Amino acid sequence: MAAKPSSARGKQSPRRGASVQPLQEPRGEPPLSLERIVATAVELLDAQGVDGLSMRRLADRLGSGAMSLYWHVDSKEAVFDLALDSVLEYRGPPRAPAPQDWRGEVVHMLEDWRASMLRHPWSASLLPRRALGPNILSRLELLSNALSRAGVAQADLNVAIWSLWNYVMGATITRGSFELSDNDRVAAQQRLADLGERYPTIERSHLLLDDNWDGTFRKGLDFLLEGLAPKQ
Amino acid sequence: MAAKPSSARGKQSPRRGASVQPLQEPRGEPPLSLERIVATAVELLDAQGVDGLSMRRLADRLGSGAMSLYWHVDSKEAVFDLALDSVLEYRGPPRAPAPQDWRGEVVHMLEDWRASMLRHPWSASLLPRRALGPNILSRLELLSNALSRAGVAQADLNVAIWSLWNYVMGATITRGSFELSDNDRVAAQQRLADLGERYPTIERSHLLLDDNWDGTFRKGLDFLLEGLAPKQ
DNA sequence: ACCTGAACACCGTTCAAGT
DNA sequence: ACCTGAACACCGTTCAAGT
Repeated sequence: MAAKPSSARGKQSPRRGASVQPLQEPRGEPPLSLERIVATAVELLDAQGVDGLSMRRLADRLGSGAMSLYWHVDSKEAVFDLALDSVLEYRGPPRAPAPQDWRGEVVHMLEDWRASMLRHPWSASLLPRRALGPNILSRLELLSNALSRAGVAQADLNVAIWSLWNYVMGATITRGSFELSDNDRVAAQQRLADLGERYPTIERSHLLLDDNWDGTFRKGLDFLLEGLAPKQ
Repeated sequence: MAAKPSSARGKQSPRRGASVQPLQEPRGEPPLSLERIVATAVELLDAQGVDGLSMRRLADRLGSGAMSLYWHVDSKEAVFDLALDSVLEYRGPPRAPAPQDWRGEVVHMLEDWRASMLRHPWSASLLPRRALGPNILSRLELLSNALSRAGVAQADLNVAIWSLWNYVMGATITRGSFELSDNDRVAAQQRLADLGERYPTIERSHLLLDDNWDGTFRKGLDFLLEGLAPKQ
């Protein structure tokens, strides 16, 4: 993730006069590279959000001129695509799963997927707009495979996969967005109470205050899986 | 939606010299108003997408200076909020539903919700970032109500509501985004085929070519509802 | 092959004025 | 009360050059 230590710097660049303090250069920036650009873009996105990523700021962080980026990268869009994909790799469950435990496998992968996106809150809302990077495809393949083993009919397979996709994406985008505004949520629930009888049911169940996101995600996922492949 | 016909124009504005063609003024713009701003913003968003809405362009369409908008509206963000809410009203099913038909009621509302957002493709991805306008709250209230009648336990009610929310939002955001790039989807499926054995299952089921969006949405919704409130 | 600065055509918003 | 233009501090990207 962090920039690589040192070594390279344009081969024989004349290095104008070995100065008095050769240790700790002002900034020993390694040369630009796709890798470094993507890693830094992820850092910047994590720190400042989608609106915080500008080509000029990214170049600043990399210690280069803004236009230098365009030699490595087609456009700002491409930076988004690359940053997104770099964040969605799946390494699988800690131990090889029992082959009949399709449910555990699916739940683990989906919770990991969600967790990866929440670690990089800009990623979830970007994904549906682009999708289809190799890391996502692997996850879908895993899903498809597990659901087949679960006995989902071939004709229902795509429906089942998209349902899970929808559920995960909806949950994660929502959570990533709401999180930023905890105060707002309390304020909203208060407004609900003030409005009194217009929304009696959701006011009573404190829908907007419910902040057990992880538990809610898991329970809802169980319901959905139950609908897709009933236990009996 | 369109600008109102005529009448007003700053009362006694001197109207420099009643010219030769008094019919069909250059543009008989009515004065600015929140209503007109919001309606025009929706038009502009429909036509140009989220990135197409700028305060300057919006002002142009309204025949005013860019800064005039700020008298009626706090910021560009506020314009988004208002445009979004204006697009999400629910008028209910065509006929009063049988009170025991909670499922029909839920399905109708959710399909209408999805359809409203697809009519304005910018709206779905905006909603999770803001949520909580009165029109959305009404829809959640309806959901809560129907699910109670369906026999969902009080303790599961919020989970059930958020599950449906997640499903609808995920489905609609995904569809709204993929739609723009039909060619890409075919290309992606082709790439899948080329990659051959890396993704055998989803390649075989033509996951990425499936374009029966409405049917898939409906079937998946049925699975989810079955999980939330089993028929027996 | 890799990097650069100047320039273009845009942004949202502050401010001090105008009517 | 309502609208305005100039100005500020930004954008992404094209282009013609530099090494």
